[in-house]
Amino acid sequence: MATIKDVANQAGVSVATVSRVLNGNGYVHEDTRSKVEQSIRELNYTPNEVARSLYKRKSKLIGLLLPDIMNPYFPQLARGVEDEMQENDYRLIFGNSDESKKKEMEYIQTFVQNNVVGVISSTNDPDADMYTGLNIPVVFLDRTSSDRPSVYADGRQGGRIAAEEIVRRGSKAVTVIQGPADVRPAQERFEGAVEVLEQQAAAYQVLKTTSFSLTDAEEFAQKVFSEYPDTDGIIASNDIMASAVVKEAFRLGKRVPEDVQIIGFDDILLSRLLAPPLSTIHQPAYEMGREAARLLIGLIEGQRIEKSNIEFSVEFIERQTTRKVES
Amino acid sequence: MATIKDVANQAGVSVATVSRVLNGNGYVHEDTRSKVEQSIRELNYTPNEVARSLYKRKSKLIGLLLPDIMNPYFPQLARGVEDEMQENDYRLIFGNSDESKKKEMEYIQTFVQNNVVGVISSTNDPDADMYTGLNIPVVFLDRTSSDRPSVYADGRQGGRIAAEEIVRRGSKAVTVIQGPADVRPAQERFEGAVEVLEQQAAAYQVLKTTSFSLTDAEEFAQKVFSEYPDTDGIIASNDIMASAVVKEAFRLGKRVPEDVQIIGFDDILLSRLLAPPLSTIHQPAYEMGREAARLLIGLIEGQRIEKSNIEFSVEFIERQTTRKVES
DNA sequence: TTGTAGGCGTTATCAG
DNA sequence: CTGATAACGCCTACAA
Repeated sequence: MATIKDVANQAGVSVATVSRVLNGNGYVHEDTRSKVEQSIRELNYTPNEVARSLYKRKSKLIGLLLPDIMNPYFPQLARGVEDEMQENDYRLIFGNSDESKKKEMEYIQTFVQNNVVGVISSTNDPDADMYTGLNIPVVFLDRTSSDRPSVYADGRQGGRIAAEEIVRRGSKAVTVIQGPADVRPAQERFEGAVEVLEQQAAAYQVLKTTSFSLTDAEEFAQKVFSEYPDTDGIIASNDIMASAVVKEAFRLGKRVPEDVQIIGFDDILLSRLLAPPLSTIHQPAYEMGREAARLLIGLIEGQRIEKSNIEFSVEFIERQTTRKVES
Repeated sequence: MATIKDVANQAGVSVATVSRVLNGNGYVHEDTRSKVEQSIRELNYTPNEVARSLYKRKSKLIGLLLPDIMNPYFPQLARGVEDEMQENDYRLIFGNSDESKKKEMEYIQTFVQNNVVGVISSTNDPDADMYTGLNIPVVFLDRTSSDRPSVYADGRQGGRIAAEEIVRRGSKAVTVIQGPADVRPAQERFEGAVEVLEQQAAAYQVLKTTSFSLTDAEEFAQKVFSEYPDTDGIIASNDIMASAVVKEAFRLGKRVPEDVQIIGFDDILLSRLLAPPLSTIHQPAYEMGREAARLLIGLIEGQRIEKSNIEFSVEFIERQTTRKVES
């Protein structure tokens, strides 16, 4: 790799001059500039970001920490973040935390070791020392934080809507699947749903689950019907769970939505490819990722941020795992 | 952030000594060592990787370039890579190329600018200058390259198997969906399928598609049946396409697999959650990602590599979009 | 308008 | 066993 020195030699000037044309600051004679630019081209020179980063004490890198990229919801967030970042010349160091504090800490550490200028994280504990102690901007994505910048969907409202819709469409024995206890958005959805069910004095039961993994989803789906054989409406903790439930319902010969209605959460891309397509609560994941990136960039570049808690609203997507009803 | 100098001051030694205890090389008295270690703890010091990287001219970073993390196949690759890398203390700079040469080049450039020690890339053109000119190891993932390190599944064989299975199970008017022309693995599958269909003198037609995006998939799915209304067996270019076809078949009142059989490709996680679950050609994506990472690490750390083209075999997963048949 | 030199945080070399 | 110090590639005073 050619260095700035090589370019300087080639062009017969000092490194300072090359640096000036590189960064477009300071005065440099037009002739000198073109000479330098030519040498840059000839040598195929690109500045070493590491040296830059060392000198300036900051890089063009952003740390992105997501629970698990294999969960279909997160790629959309990730892609939103990536697109916005790449358009603004930032790059991503990416890690999966598996909702584990240990992995999270390790990644945060390597982020700072690599001089990242900002972090986007889906954590369950925004108030942990590792974040409060950071002296670079952090945006929490898909996680709520009242006092720190965050971008999230209104999960509680989503839970409420799901409950309202399923009751309105005639389910009399609702099962609410409660996602992993330590995953905050899952709990919010759950609470929202229960809130409405209580209000309406509807009959409901709860099934606790401990993971979002696909294999577990199938097990939990079986449990739904074995423990509550007469349930006729299921509010799932996400679309994976919902899909597993749909599948299990079919396996048991139940008709969807005639015998049992099912509502998911997230609206992952494949939900509408299911047969029947899944009714679900839509989160604008890609756009949330982009927004988190925008917010972070604003923070990094020192714009005055008027609003740093951005809540996206969610929306019921009526497809075919819920019954039709007059509006 | 504390620097090595701060630690040295605290401990009353020189930076050289601190560096020695940090890296565990050179002699250092036991008492000195513990003094230093204590200062490290007290100051909560971690070495600046950027400075390290500058001096050593190499980092602990790997560049990972995938076409599109929103396509459900790639997160599995990505996660495999990430897990293996993180266990070996490497971190990932991640980018989406969208199969675009331009984005690809931009990323490769920032990879080298950031002193990455290796690259894993899903490219359609392993022989492009940007790769041949790199002086760091590159592993091509999900893409074939005869003369350069690569990890991929036997797509041609997959295509063959799909064709054999669908014919064997009684389809008489097969439609082969041909994926985007510039995506190599898609073409290999296609060629494999056609090869067998020709051999067996089976009746078949081809539907060309131009993208793997979800919305397009639905359009193409409609086209399948509008252009070939009497088709009774469809070999899809991947599971997304296959799901869209299943859905469209249902919409048209066709029974699957009685009226029309469908075989996908990839075996993404959700394939088995579909109703009916999708028969498909399984690629061990997660394991492929891990293997690519292992291979790359080997290359980086200068092991003598005996075999640098790793082909994974694929396998037919019989689920319920194909008919049962005596074996 | 251009060049010199010091410093960013580490590591490695070479004296002591 | 330990300490100066040069060097990694770049940027920015400051001088010229």
